[in-house]
Amino acid sequence: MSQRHAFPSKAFQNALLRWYDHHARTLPWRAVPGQTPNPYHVWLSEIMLQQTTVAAVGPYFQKFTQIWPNVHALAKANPERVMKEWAGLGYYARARNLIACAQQITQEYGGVFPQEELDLLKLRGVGPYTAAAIAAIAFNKQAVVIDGNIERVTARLFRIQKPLPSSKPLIRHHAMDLFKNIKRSGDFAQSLMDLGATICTPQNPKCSECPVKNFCEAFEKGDAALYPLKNKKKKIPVREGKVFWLTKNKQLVCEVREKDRMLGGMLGLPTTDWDLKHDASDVNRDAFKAIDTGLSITHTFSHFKLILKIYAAQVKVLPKKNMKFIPIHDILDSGLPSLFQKVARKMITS
DNA sequence: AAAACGTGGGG
DNA sequence: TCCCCAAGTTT
Repeated sequence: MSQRHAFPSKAFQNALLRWYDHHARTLPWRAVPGQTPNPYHVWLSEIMLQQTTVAAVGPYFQKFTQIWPNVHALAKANPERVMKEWAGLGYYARARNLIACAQQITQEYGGVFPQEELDLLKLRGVGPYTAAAIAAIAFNKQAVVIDGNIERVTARLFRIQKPLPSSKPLIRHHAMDLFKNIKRSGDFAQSLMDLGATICTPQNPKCSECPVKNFCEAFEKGDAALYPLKNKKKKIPVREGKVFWLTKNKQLVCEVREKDRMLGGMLGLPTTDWDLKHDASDVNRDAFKAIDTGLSITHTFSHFKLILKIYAAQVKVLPKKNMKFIPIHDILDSGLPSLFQKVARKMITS
């Protein structure tokens, strides 16, 4: 019985760090070599980057750091303003948690970020990945950082035959080998993520350019693109509802959505509930006696697709307490989430 | 522990 | 149009 020899961590780490020293991406939140990372920038960028692309985050990071240059400023911020500035980035619980976390840091830590992974893990919106990432990147603490990139890189390096998500424990086991005794913890974590983003990509990985191809079992077999194996996703259902374009002169009725609803805490337009689409039409109650405009929008969320039929009416007063008038002229700049931005754009341009 | 939670871009 | 994906967390 022969066991596979231990993974050559040191040689792997050196090869990857050598590559990183030459090819690291320049990112707005990333400290330049030799400069001390700004924990606020690291934290803010990590929250924004959760399930989001680097390209999408760029402008939001610039805007947030300009308006709120540090945690203290963010902790004191008007929450509605924060939600407005987050509009369009998605996963709005992140913005609600961002505010809560900033307040946690000012109240429980005197405005100074904790450096230990286990303390970071207690912060709102900071889970296992983000706690490890902040500990490593902001404070150069040894931490095993595992995001989607590093899962993919690891699955290929070890040619893992079990599909995600059930392979996560095995991937973690191998990732711990990669990070063993790492000194430049933050650089190493970022080098793995940069590798995943630019070379070891989900499709068409550029294996010939890979600085660690000689450590990679999938490269050896020539089938890196097959990994990580994944279970098939189920199809998402279609739901349908009505959205109301209620005007008074040049003003539009908007509402701040309840925090426990979809798009919670965000500005929106009044809608019915969003029910599963049936053939038997019109399960929805029309609360506002509004007229069918014949217009509609569709929007795909992560777990369902929504068809929203647009109904219009003129009103004299605000229908409910949580509602307010916004000048139609300003509505496209009011911080609507994309779903409602589509409705407003359609109504204004048609 | 599976499902909820957004969005935009690419193939 | 459809599917996949992008620095995950919370319940």
